Amino acid sequence: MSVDEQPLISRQRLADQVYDVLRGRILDRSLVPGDRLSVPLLASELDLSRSPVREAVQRLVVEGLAEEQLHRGARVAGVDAADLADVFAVRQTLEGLAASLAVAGDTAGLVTVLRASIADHTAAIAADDEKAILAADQAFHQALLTAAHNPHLDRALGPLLGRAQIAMLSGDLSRWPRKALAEHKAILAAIRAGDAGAAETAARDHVAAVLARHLSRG
Amino acid sequence: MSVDEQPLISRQRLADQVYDVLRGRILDRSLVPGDRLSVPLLASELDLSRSPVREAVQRLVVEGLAEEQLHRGARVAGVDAADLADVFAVRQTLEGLAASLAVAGDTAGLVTVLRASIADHTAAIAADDEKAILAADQAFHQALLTAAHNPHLDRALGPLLGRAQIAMLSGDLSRWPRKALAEHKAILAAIRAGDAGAAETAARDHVAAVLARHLSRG
DNA sequence: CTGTTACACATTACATACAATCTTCTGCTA
DNA sequence: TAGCAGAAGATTGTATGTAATGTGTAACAG
Repeated sequence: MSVDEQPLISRQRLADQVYDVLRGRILDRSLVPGDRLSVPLLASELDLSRSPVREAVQRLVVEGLAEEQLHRGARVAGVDAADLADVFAVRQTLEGLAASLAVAGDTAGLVTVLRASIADHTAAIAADDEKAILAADQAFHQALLTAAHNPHLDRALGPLLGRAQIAMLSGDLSRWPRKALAEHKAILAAIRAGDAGAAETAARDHVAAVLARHLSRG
Repeated sequence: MSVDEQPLISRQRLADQVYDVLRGRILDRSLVPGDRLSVPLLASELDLSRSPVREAVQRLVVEGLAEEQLHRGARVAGVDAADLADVFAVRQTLEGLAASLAVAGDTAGLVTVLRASIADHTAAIAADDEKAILAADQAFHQALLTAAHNPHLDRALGPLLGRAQIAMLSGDLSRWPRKALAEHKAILAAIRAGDAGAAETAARDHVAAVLARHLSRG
């Protein structure tokens, strides 16, 4: 038995590494909606051939983080108001499911992780560190998703979270972060109580509130 | 203004056509779980180069209809019992959302389409035509999804329906098709009544029942 | 000066070439 | 005969070549 179990799809390929780089640049706003994803340009910049770059860009397109037109290349996907509402409708549903499923799993381990995220979140708010706030927030949601132990949920929700983040980053990073923190605590409380229904409701409410805050003042 | 409005991503590319071919073969069981998706073999069979074939296979992998290992190629994804439960948990949630959203849209047009599907379904059952039953069933679900007018929901649910179909096709095609038909009618009734909550519940119940029937005798 | 057309350029989509890795078969050893 | 080493073959991953399509600019006509 090997010590370091590789995931089913190894991340050793150049195409996967390029994908990670591009996804990272989109999510940290090094690349913003509308920016071109020129295959030859990226290839020369990253000092490799066009094949893995093209493969990475295609994957972004399939996942919806980029949009392409025939013979005209791909651009970073924009998320307008209507899109955002659509994204959040699905996200709300799936994050509710994730919270509900998480209760059925190893609650003890999950609670530890969520508490750590909340502690980081609190510290980041105190330090007024927007990047840290965002990181703690994402860690919370990711922990919930992981704890659901449903790879299909993971696959469905992952790209949605990416698109949601693209949109959120267009506005202020952290609007009323204290409210998000309070909502996270409510989710945690429901999980600690072992109440799947309450966890689902709390998660759905949180997602709805995030959207409402984002829309509250363009 | 042009007459034939192309979708954003045109389907003219060879890679897209190959994707359609492969997806079709998987969903009609010309290719079954575990079958290798050999790029050079498919390329020679389809009489084109490996580039578009590779791109199509990669897309199937991203969408989860195929699984690959590094340097060992891709195979048609298998869906075991645990996977199936996971798929249906997500599918239930998303189809419920789709039904709920569909009520908000053009109900009149939707009702017409759903009625047509139900009529086809009824006729197919009378004729004991399993392929037609399956087609009518899929048309119903597809109409519901389309009527939700949420491209992100579409993108999330599409691959799930594919994986669900892979699994269902492993068993009998149509178990108690009359029950599925009755459940479809219940969903339609809720939509006609303009009751989003009832539509969501009916859709969720239907998905759960489909899974239960599939599992009821391996 | 404005609008159109033609041409040069860049990029995409596909084809092919090469290198690294895996599988499988063969033949040797114990 | 069973088991393993090793080479041959095939396939994947990456690089590069080529044809087709789209874009942008500049010259020219009105």
